Order: sequence, then structure tokens, then C-alpha cells
Amino acid sequence: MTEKIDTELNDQLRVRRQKLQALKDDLGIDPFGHRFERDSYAKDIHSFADNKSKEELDAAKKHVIIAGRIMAKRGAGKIIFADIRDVSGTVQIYARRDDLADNYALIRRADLGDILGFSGTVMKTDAGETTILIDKLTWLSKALRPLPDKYHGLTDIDTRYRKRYLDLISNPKSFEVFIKRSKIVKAIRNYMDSIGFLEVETPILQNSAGGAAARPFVTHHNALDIDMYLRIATELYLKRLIVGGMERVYEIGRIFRNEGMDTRHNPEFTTLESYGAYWDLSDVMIETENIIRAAAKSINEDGVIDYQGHKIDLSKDFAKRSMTELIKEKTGIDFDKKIDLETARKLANENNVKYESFWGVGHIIAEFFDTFVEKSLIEPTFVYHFPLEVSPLAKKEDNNPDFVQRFELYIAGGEYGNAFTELNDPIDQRQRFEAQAAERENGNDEAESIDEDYIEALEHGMAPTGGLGIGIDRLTMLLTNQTSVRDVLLFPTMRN
RNA sequence: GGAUGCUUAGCUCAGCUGGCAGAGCAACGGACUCUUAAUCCGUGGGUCCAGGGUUCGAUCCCCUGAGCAUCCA
Repeated sequence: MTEKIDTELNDQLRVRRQKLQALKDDLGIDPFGHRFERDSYAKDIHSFADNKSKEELDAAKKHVIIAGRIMAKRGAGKIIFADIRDVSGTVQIYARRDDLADNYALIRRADLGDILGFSGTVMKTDAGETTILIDKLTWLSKALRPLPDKYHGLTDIDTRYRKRYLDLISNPKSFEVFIKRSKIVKAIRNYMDSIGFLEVETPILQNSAGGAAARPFVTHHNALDIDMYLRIATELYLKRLIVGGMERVYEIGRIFRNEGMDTRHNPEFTTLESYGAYWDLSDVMIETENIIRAAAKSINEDGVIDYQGHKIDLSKDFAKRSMTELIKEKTGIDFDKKIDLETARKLANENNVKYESFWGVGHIIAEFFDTFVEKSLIEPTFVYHFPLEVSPLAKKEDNNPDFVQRFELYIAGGEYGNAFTELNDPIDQRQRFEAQAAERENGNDEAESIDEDYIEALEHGMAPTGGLGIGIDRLTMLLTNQTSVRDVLLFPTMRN
């Protein structure tokens, strides 16, 4: 056993190590315990007892066994009260020396943060608090470090992210967000399964990263001696499965984008992508509404959310608006009229819209939307009629080859979903990839590269397909009213 | 990438014009058989983020760096 010498430890650590030794030497117990069978959670005890009177509880003689971490401890001579936290919540215990005899030494020696098992009888104190009067204690684990401040919790943002376990122990609200995240993912999965979609897993390590406009992370495979990329989307593999006849597939998985970090971007994040054969955008709109509603209802029965002061009823039908009409409403500019690049650039200059040298008219239209419209879309709105140039994987509109069958879903001024009628014409797809390659030549390092294998798959025939992508992290932020993506990720990316 | 701010005890935070480093909680010793941010008496605990500079003297002023946050690109 290697252990820091005493002088390197602060008083808190030193004292707890001494207590650890004393538990072994004086009481002969294993400070790190073993299997323990409980029959109740804190929450069960509250739901049993909170609305019963002191007398009713005394008559009931309800005996329970719980286990948990000591969060607070209050002594008064030969009795001790303590708050015990388990996964369901917190319940108070009441230990009396007269009842416990030798066992009393365990609770007397226990520190905040230690984990013990308790058996006892449910009662109510004179102050009316549901409490377990303890008749037996079992030592389960010794904490060698102190808990964060019992009243303020852990507030240091950096420590909350780096040592998430401390955040979870001391900040119940943070704990709750991650419970909700789990429920959201489960609700989405249940819905997708209920409409006949098959959950699949596609490669994270790829030879070329496609399916989105983003720079990938590069890694190296030693045995093959090749560089590989972490996926930036699940799209192209999922559509190969549509070609393969799976017809309805989805994946909820981690993807990786090598770009800046801020309150809405973490380098690794989770997306849902789904592809339904024989569907088009109208089917995907229904699917999307149902997914968002199922997710919202899994954590809030009425489906009404409050995001940063915006009260939004997700149970109402979502609006459907054309991108160019929305831009026209805000700026008076009609991008449905055919204009050349020079004119588009002039309009951009006049409206202080910045553009890159490799942008065509389509990029500029999309930028007008981002600049003038996006933040104003508070009520759930499907924005459709996207420029072809920014949508290399979407099918063209029937009557307008400059635009594609694509929508994005906007809520509370942010984007929560992206969907196409998928481009299933391999000849058109090759041209789109070539246009992307040309953009890359001109300096767009986020442009798609030509994925020959994917084109070959399309050449075998892919049914007309409606596809959807939803960012799970963003959706969780929306539904749990969080403004930073790092507050919905258990372990956000941190610098060393 | 840029601007601004933050970093002090295990945790939450003060720290005046540059003059011996402070509080609450937690911890330690004691009292207390219905407490609940328990209370009361007593005690200990510091790489003031790191490195340089100015100064008789730096937690404080200056420079460089690190981490984090917010805003912008």
C-alpha cells in the first residue's frame, strides 16, 4: 500500500484516514463494506408516511431497510439525527444510544459522505418530519474526502464539470437534469420502436467522414497504418441500410465535430438520425412532431415548456414556413426571384451579411436566414424550401432545381431538427459531391468529400426516403431549460 | 482566434489606498435524549492559480502563462 505521508495531507484527509483505521482497529469492521439488501428507498418512505399522522405511524410499526450517503448530521447528546441520500431522494434517520447500544458507535463515528445501511421503524418527529427510528446500522463505505458545502452545494463551474460525481452528490437539480435526459432518450427510442423503426449501430471509425458540413477528428489505426476519421454524422451509413432493404432505421449515437466550443457546441454530442423508406418530408414532419412531443411528455405531462422565459406549448401543431418567405418578411428581399451571385453579394453587403469567397447564392440565402429570421422563430416552426447549395444530400424540389426538399425545425430561436427527402438519384448525388469538392478546392474545409462507395450503394437503387436528424443534447437543453450544453452532458470535454 | 471577467482554507465567499490572511460551513476537543443550514464553549487548518517584474514591503500594481466563464468572430 502506498500512501502519502501525513504531512502531505490536509487536516480533513488526515483525520478521515485516522478514522478509517480506527473503524478497523476499534470496531473490527470493514470500512468499505459489502453487499447490502434494502427493501425501501427514501422516496418510498416519504410516500408511505408523509400524509400519515404521528399516531397512525406509531400504530403501523412499518419496518424498513435503507442505504445511502450521510448528507447532514445533527447530534444532541445521546441521540443523532442524520439525512440519508439515496438515488430516490433524502430521508431523515433518528438514532438513540439507548436503542442501539454498541451499534450507536457506528453512527457516532460516521462522517458526512460516509455510506451506511439502516434498518428501523418509520415514525414522525414532533416537528412533523418523516423519520426512521434506527434499530440497526451497517457500515458500507468510508469517505476519505469531505463533501462540498452542505448548504451552498458545489458551485464552482469548472469543478462541477470535471468532478461531476460531486455535482451529482451535492446539487439535486443537476442530478434531475440527467435523469430527465435519460427519460428523453428512452421516450424517443420507445416512439421510434412503436412505428416500426429498427435501431442500428453504424461505424464511428470511418475512412472518410461525410454526411454533414463539419471538420472531423483524425486518428490513426496502427495495424492497418492508416489515418481514420471519427464520424461527423450517421447519415451515409444509415442510408446504405435503406438500400439494403431495412426500410426503417434509426441510430442514437455519439458524433464528433472538430470545431469551436461554446455554450451550444461540445466536440462530441449525440444525435438521433432516422430514415424511412417510401416517405417524404410530410411524413418526417409528423414523425418529428411526435418525437418532440414524446420527449417533452416523458418529463412533463402537459407538454408545455418554459425555455428562458418563453412558454411554448409543444402539443399544438407546428407551423410550416418557407425560408425565402420568412426572409422576405424580415428584409423585403425576395430570394425566390432568380438572382446572380453578384446581385446576391451586393444585397449581402447592403445588409451587413458577411460571406465567404466560395459561397454561391444559396449560401448567401441561408446566411440571410440565420441573420434575420432564426432568432425570431419562437413557436415551433418547420422552415422548408432550402437552397440546394447548402443541402448536398437532399432531393430537389419538383418545380425548382435551385431548392431542395428539406426542413429545419426551429423552437425558441434555435434549431432542433434537420430533415430531407433524401436524394436517391446517384447521378445527381455525384454532381452534388463534385460541387462540394469544388467548394473544398475554393477553401471550404467543411465541404463533403466524394464518397464513391455511397454513390455505388445508391446505384443499386434506394427507395424514396424521408430522413431526419435531431440533436439530443440541444433537445435536452430545451426541455430542461438549460442554456449550456455542458449542463446536459455528464462529462463535457475539458482541457487538461 | 479576439475582448472582458474570475481563480484566496476541503466547500461557499470576504479581503479597504500596497503594511502580520478573514468569516460561515466542514474538521478537531467538550456540553446537550426531537434535531433539521441544530445550538453553546474551545481549537487547528493557507503554494492567496503558476512564473517573472516594480517596491523597504505584493493576495492587491505591471508583464507572461494556465484553467474556467461570458460575449464576439
